[in-house]
Amino acid sequence: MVLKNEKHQKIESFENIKQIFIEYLNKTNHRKTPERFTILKEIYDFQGHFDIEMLYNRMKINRYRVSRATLYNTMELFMESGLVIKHQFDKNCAQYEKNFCSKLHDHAICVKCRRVIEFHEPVINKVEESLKNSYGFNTLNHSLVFYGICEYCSINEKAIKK
Amino acid sequence: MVLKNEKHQKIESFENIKQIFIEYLNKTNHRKTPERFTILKEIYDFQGHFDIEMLYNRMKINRYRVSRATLYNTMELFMESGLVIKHQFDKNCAQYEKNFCSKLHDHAICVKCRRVIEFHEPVINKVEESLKNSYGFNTLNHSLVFYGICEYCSINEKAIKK
DNA sequence: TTCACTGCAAACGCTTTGCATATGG
DNA sequence: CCATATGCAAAGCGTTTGCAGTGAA
Repeated sequence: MVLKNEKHQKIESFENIKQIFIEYLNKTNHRKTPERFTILKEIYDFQGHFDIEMLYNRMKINRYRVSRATLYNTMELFMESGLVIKHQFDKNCAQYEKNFCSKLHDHAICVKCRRVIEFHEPVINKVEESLKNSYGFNTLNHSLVFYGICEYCSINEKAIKK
Repeated sequence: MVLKNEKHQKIESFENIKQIFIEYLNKTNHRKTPERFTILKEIYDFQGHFDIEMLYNRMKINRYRVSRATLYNTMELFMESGLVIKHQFDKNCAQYEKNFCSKLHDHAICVKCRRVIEFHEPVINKVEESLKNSYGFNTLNHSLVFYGICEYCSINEKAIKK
């Protein structure tokens, strides 16, 4: 298993990311509005997963007013251009994640504290191959989420029991 | 990879399932109401995944009136007793699945026709072990979903292209 | 100029909640 | 008898939609 370590990630510059988005907008005949680029910059600067409300509040704090509707619309564009991935970990808990580094990865979520561990597990590719061979199923993407108790919470549990 | 073939599944009798549920209700001091057993029977007889609305309608057709609230409450009990698993494939698309055969399994969903393939992939247990060893993460359960194009839809796609 | 985009608020749809009534233990 | 469970309807909440106004091309 490969730890997703920030130090080892290839960091793409904002200009590169912006260029990818511009190319997508051109190709699909969408307008290059200032809102779209401001939102892109905002999520570029933000670390980790986010949801719409979080993004809305951060932008308000930064004195940039966008409507929630625009945020939802823009996320759609980001997803279609491959810059953002959406996770529906639970109902009423849609999380977005920027996808600026190329490595796809999976998640382990602590059911107690909602902490998210990210990891990359190449063995999943073997499963993809099996699906192709056994069922003729062509995988586009996948979602692998483990639910359980993280290290910190299990230490706390033991402490409480004592 | 192991195909989840109905023919090879151990079919638990309703009485066995009911017994598991009764034991859970006893252990957790919940009442044995007629509604709970009627709902259990209904999902026992039903094949495949279901959502609350589907279950509500089926029961109405069968002349057994329960409120949606009771269905939601009862699903909670079924999940806690391990008889039902909840999948949040999308927002506004919570699917429940009975878990009467002991083998856990994963899903591949066709993004075109929404067909669901079920399979069992033991290699996931290795990933669980890695999570435990690398992060001290204790997995309770997991969700692995592949999104892609199924055999039938890719055959159709080729036919259309010709 | 024009039509896609934005902001706002209302609508939506699934789920949860509050409360009066019913009933298992 | 009374704490739990149920049914019903209202409320909640993230998301989508409709529409009037705005601005990119």
